[in-house]
Amino acid sequence: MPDDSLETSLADGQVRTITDLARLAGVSPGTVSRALAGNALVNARTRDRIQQLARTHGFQLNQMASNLRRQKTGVVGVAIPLGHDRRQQISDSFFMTLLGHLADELTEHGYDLMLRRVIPDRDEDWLARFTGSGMVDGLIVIGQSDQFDRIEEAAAAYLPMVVWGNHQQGQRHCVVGTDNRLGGRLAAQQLIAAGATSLMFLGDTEPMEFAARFAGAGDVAARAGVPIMACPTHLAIDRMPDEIAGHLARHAGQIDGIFAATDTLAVACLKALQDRGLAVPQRMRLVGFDDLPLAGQTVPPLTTIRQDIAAGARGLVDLLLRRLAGEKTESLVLPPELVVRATA
Amino acid sequence: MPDDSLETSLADGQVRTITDLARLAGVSPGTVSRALAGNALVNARTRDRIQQLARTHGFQLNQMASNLRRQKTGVVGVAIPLGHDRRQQISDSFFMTLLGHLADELTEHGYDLMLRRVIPDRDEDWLARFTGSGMVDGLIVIGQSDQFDRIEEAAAAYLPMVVWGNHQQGQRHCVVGTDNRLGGRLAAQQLIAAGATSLMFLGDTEPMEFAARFAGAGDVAARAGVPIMACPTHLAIDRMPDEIAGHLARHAGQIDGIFAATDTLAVACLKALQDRGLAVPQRMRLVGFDDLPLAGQTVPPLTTIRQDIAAGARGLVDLLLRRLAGEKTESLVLPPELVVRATA
DNA sequence: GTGAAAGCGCTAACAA
DNA sequence: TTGTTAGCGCTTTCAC
Repeated sequence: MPDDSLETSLADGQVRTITDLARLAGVSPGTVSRALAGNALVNARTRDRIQQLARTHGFQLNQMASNLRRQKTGVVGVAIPLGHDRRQQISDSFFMTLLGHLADELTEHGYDLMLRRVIPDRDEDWLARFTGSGMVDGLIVIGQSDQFDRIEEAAAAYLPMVVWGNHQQGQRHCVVGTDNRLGGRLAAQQLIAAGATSLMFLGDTEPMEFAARFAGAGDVAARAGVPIMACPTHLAIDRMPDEIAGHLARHAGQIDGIFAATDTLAVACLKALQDRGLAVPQRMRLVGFDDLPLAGQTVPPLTTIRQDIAAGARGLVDLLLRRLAGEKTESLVLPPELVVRATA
Repeated sequence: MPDDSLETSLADGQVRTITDLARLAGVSPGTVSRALAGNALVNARTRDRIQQLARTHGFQLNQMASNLRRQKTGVVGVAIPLGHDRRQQISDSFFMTLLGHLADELTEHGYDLMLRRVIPDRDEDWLARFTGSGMVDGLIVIGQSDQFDRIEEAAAAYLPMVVWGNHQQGQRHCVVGTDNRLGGRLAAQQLIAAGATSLMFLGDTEPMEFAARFAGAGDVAARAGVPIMACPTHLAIDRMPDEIAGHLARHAGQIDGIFAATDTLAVACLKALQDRGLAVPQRMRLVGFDDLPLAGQTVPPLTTIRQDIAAGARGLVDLLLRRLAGEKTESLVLPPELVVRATA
């Protein structure tokens, strides 16, 4: 009874390999492989029988082996470079929304997502290590941090990579991001329209995104003859309140409008202003950036510049897929949108 | 000139495989493999020479092949089940902090992180598909959602899995999480100590974590002879404000203390209270849960129950590693901590 | 201390 | 329509 002996020999171990399944079905491993892949070449009845068998035995294809053979993984890497002193340049809420949309989009296209936080200072080779690992088919980098040059360099040799960040004139790597400079202009315009005559930019101007926001605000301020000063502030939640309080203590008398580089900063600033008894927007106008869910929840609700995160995620995935198909895609710059609430 | 011809033949293609490198070094692939692995058996000089060669040629080991051969992936899966109608039971900020700590801990132990959001209603088999994919060595599930039974079932056959969530008497799967019931007790105690005489629990009581928080508050309220009513509220940011406003409109006259199931709810509630002109904490006491960074930023700052997220992440990874080593670990229940600020 | 050889589990050309 | 066969790139016995 060969059948019986087969059953017996498999009884202990699960049906683990395609070869086990082939023995059980009385066909060759090749046929099983084709059947499971839904290959049209295989007889419909055989196919159904094999698929049924696979289901009842809880058989799962070994992806590692499949990947190795097909030279693709079905996995997209998502790297988050944490720039010097690891201060986060992207708020949790912003990032989670982006990550959620990315996960959904990628899943929809049959890709899994491998997440890696990298500390460039500690690991010079983070990009090559990721792209060359053979573990991912392509790479999405979230935020340029202080790694612009390294990303530029990698982009020369590695096509399937798309970056969330700011677009520079003539850059090589494919980037998706909001037009930060335009966003800065919108913010300054709104502050001035609301009656501000002297502005503060709240935020570090070193990260490229923030630099562009500051520059945009500067464009408008200069044209309107309104002064604007930059007050560098860390994004780490524990240092933020003190630094903001310091800035306000030093300059509150001289300024009547604040452009915060992110909503997170704006919210902290709002609290600091209330602590000082400065009425918003009567004595001080305030505009944020991002339009996080939080922005509608403050008292008074925050006027801000909206980034379309869902569109950003769609763009990142779409461009990456096209690059995976060999296309050399252009960057995508998304328009920001002014959302007027009650702080300016 | 054999050397020359070698160089030439490799000039076009990169040094891609261990075999390329072996040819270049004039040794066998086996030796290269050992050298790169830092195997002590190989001659120190040969080892250094090969490692140097690998570096200068930017050689990266193909992980897929290595994984297949060694029958392990060096990847841990992180699954986020999105329960019915996908409402999120874990706030972005909480989740991001957890994910960040997880990523750090796992990286530290040489593991990568594969993230998957799953919608159980659409994919009954999400757990088996992940554990059986051969892509991950182990699995961390974030939140039990409404999948308690399925997780229980999977845990019977799959050892290397740890879950973030609530601990039930006699459950089989290994869970890490805060003692929610105790947290609920602390919250109610604080509300009552601050003068509350009639309580509202703001939040859905169906998720197990929340049910336990409500039960804990109920324990204390009953002993103190204080009534408490549950007011189910969605966590989706767009529905939250209206639902809370509705609850307040219906019951604001009867209650003078609110225990919000999460800080996110508490913050929205704070705003709703201010909109209604109810002074906090004079007319209404409020306690949240989580101690998100946000909690210190509100006006007035929020009294809340702290969950130690970093300890949670450490626990999850530590238990998972021990399970990967074959140990059948117990669950880990973390103590919550009352953080008194200004709302109660 | 190193080389040769046998696979890990799967897929895809090539035969039949 | 199916079976046979030759690897994907690596690791690890087993010889020497």
